[in-house]
Amino acid sequence: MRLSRKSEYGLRALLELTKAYDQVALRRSDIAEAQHIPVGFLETILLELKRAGILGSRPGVQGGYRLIKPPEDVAVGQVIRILDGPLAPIPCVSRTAYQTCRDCPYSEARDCPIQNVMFDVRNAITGVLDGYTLRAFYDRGRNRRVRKSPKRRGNNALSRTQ
Amino acid sequence: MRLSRKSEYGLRALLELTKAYDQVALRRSDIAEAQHIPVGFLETILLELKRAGILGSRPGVQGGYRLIKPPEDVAVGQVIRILDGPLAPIPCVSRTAYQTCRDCPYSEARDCPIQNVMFDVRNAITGVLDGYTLRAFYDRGRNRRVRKSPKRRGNNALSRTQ
DNA sequence: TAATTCTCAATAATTTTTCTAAACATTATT
DNA sequence: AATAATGTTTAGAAAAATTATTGAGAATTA
Repeated sequence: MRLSRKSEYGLRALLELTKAYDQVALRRSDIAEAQHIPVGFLETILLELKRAGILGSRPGVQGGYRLIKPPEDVAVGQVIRILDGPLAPIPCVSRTAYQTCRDCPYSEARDCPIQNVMFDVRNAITGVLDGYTLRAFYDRGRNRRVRKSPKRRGNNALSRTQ
Repeated sequence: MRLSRKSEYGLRALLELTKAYDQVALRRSDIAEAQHIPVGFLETILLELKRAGILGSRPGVQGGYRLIKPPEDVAVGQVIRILDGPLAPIPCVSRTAYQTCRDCPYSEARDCPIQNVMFDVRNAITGVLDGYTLRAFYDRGRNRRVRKSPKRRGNNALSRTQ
């Protein structure tokens, strides 16, 4: 039940990129230094986030990575899924990456106790992580969740404070 | 965020042992066969559960392992902690095995965003797993939680049905 | 063109997980 | 007491996953 280093690094990198959102691009080396992340490993992480459509990048002087989605629209859960795969404790309760169990004696019976518990666990985890946006993450705002019907105005109100 | 094979095997073994609770001892080989678990690996698992005080055992004919605590009194979360360690996604939010972060830039600042999210995740996970008893697990009773003030009578009502 | 920075693929290093083996200890039965 | 059936213990092998590094290449800007 552990968060991988990869996801932790990815989230810490996104903290920097959220801070710089709408302002400047950050070089890998900047992020690596600010967050104490091995620069080579960070690179593979940033590229995965780029391929997933969360980051944009540009080579050369003044180049670097930047967040291309509003921090309000990216959930921590989404980031972890990109970097580490499904949040579900076991594949047979994953919504995003369901897989049937191989050798489970209950796989036929359609009533597996493990599946029952882990189903609840998966919901508990996604309940937290899919409702926790990068904005809330960066603002340290615990308990801030995305609204179902987003009647938000002045999204970027905070993006200038730093 | 994954449940290890070890914990899965352990829980499946406990399913058999809950079924046999108050009745017979089960040999490793019986459990292994019933649940398709490599017998050698199962052995180490059963021994860890024994050392933790959940199982008892006896060598010889008619010997084997048995559950020595009432299934009502053992939580799935406890089992996973024994076999896999803390449920917390990162050590710095663990109640049962707290550890300070090594290289986290926020470790001094006393206000780490990762810690904030993962604190919520840990609570979500333990909320489910520490309230899910082996009895509920075996009975397939989802949503059955332990009562805070246990005014239970006829605990073993079900132990004879099988 | 040159400097800077991202891109990509391969793979090395490390750690964790999963599993096996073998010698030994205990219990009940005869 | 001997025997057979089990659990106990330690060590470690095998496999898989995680964490990182390397080096050659491509895009951008000045």
